[in-house]
Parts: sequence; structure tokens; C-alpha cells
Amino acid sequence: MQQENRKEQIIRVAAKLFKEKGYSAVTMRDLASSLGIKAASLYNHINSKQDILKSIIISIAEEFTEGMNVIQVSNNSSIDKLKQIVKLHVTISSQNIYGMASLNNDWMHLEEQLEYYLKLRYDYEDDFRNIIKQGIASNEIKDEKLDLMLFSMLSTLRSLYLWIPKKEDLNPKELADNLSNILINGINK
Amino acid sequence: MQQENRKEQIIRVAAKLFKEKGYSAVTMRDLASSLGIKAASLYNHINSKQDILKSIIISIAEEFTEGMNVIQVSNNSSIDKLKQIVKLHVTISSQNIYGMASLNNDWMHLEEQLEYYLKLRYDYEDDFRNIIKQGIASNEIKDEKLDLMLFSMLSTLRSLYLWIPKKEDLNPKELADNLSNILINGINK
DNA sequence: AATACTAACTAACAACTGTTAGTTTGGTTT
DNA sequence: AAACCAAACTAACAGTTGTTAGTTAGTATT
Repeated sequence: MQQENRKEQIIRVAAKLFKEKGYSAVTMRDLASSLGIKAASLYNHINSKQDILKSIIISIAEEFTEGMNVIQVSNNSSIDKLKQIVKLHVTISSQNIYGMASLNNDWMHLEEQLEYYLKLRYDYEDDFRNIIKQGIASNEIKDEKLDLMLFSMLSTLRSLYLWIPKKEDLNPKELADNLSNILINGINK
Repeated sequence: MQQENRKEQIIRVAAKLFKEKGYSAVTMRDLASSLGIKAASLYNHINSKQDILKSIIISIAEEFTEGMNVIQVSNNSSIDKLKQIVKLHVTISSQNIYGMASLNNDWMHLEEQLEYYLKLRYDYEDDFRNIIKQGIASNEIKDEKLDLMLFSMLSTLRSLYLWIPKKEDLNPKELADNLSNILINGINK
């Protein structure tokens, strides 16, 4: 296990604060005092507040893109691909609880990277939609309200970062299985 | 239809800005310039920035509480109560798109009313959980992963404010029916 | 022993923050 | 015409913001 340097530590603590209060409400003095140093000292390690946000969000967004690319080229059924997507979200979210909060809530404060982020996000949703579409074509999935099905699944998956921390005893594989079951089969007996 | 006074207009425009950038990132000068006036002029109508946030969030939170109370005392089956909850979310969300964003993302910036808000939220979730529980007891709903079922449904319902604006032709009743079907029966054919 | 590097510090900056005080304007009521 | 009032304005405030410059102390390298 690689050990964390000061820059990584700053970014990790920043992500935690961003989750609690949002990017705009966290000051560099807040961040510094969480680390036991003065605000000016942060600049020995990072370029700007903006840059911290970028580091947090873009790396996670790219993880999702890479994960989706792997899923797409697999030869699984559409339902199995959806299960893989659920697992991807559970895995990334449980490893980046704080970062996922920034990704969901503070992406609009990206500046130079905003456009790039939006493209990754849009492409991801498009790939997701196409997997459902293929499932409809292959008769695995109901042929109704494609966009609503997409929205419903994606909303749940994007909120995982809020729910996972409440469960002390988390087994990611088990969570992914159970969640897949609920999203695919519903709650009806 | 009652006509909007200046205070209501300020709160409405504020909610829109809060949705776009978050409460902390919106300045009183931003808000004023959206209304074509100077920041100081806002204070002829409102007490403080805090107070605007409070007005937005608390009124919606109370609407949810009232809606839940009506659903609870009805004599419907658990599944029908869940359908009523979906309808409640669709109705309130489609009438308060901007306010729902503040409720979801900026509640932590409430000060005096934070505790009250958290109580309303906690009680609402508890009532929701109990309705599912009753559905399990009456054999309507699968007896597994109660909390995960609750989380999954609630995540989707709480994200409606992000999705509704993308659908130009919104029929709230139809959306509620379709969403209920997906949440209850899943997407599997 | 001399040098360089890392990571902290103090001090300061210009811009921006929410908010208050006091004033002006234009329309409505006496 | 006089008085009133709602709603805008200008000017200013004290505090906070992200960031820079220059300095210092401790550690590692030559």
C-alpha cells in the first residue's frame, strides 16, 4: 500500500470538508486548520482551491468512464451489463465517499475542466442508455419508458455515497448483488 | 391565481440561483442584479440571506410532512400507500423544481432551523420505512433488505427535481404511475 | 561545513461578503 | 397641496476571501 504524501492528504481532507459544507462554503483557512497549519502553507503543496476540486472530481469521473468502457466491450447480456454497472458504482463510491459528494454537488464550480467533465458525464449516460436499449431489443427488459428507467437507476446509484457510510458493516459485493436485484426486479413480492 | 409580491419574487429568483450554484456561491449582489436592483434594496423586503434559505426549505419540508400524514391515516394497502408517496414527490417536485434543489443540497446551511428540519426529515423517513415494513408483514413486499429498498426508492424520488425539467411534456399523473411501476416492479421483463 | 530542499511561518494584498444607515423618487391618499 | 409610503438608491462598514511575497527552521545531500 502506497503511502500518502502531503498533497494527497490535503486533497483527501478537502474532499471531506467539501462533502460536509460544499465547495464554496469551505475556505482555505478551514482546510488549513483541519490540517493543523496556516492557509498560506497549503500553497507549498497545491496550486489553488480550484485545482483541489479538479483533482477530486476528474479522477473519479475518469474511473467511471474506464469502467463503462470495459463493460461495453464484454459479451454479457444486457442484464448482466447492468449488474456490472451497479458493481462499478458500489466499488467507486465505497472507495471515494467524500469525492463522490463533490462530483455530484460541486461539478458546476469546475472552470477550465467543466466542459470536459460534462462530456464524460454525457457520454456515460449515453452508454448506459444504450445498454438498456439493447436489453429491450433482446427482450430482456420491458419496452417502456426508457429514459425513466435510466433516470431511476442512475439516481439511486449516484446517491450511494450518502447511504454507504450509514452501513457500518459493508460488503461491497453483497450490496451490489442486493441492489441489482432491487433495481432490476423491484420490491414487489 | 394569487399574484406574486416582491418578496415572493425575490425568494423565487433566489431559489433558481441556489439551484444553479448552491446557496454559498450566490451573493446578495448576484441575486439583486438578477432582479435588476441593488443589493441593499433587497433588505426592504427580506431580513437576511439566511432567511431566504429558510423560507425555501422549511415550507417544502412541511408540505412533505403534511402529505405523509394524510397517506398514513388512509386505509390503503401498503403498495397503494407507496404509490401515493410517489405521487406526493412528483407533485411537490414539479411545483418546486428550484426549491427542491436547496432542500436536497443546502439544508446544512440552515442555522436556527437546522434541528427542526432534521427532525422533519428523520420522521418522514421513519414513516416511509414503516409503510414498507407493513407491506412486508402483509405479504405485499419482499421480505429482504428493508433499508436498501427504502434508500433506493427515496434516492430516486429525491432526484426528481433534476429530471423533471428535462421533460418538456410533463403529465404529473402519468409520470407518477410510470415511476411507481418501475420502483415497485423493476425493469425486468 | 556548506548547500539545497521541504514545509512551515508572518504579513499583507485587493477584492468581495452580508448588512446598515440615511436619502431620494414616484405614486397614492388625505 | 400636503402628507405618506413603498421601494429604490448611494455610501459605507467590518469581516472574510483566495492568494502572494518573503522568511525561517529543520533535514538531507554534497
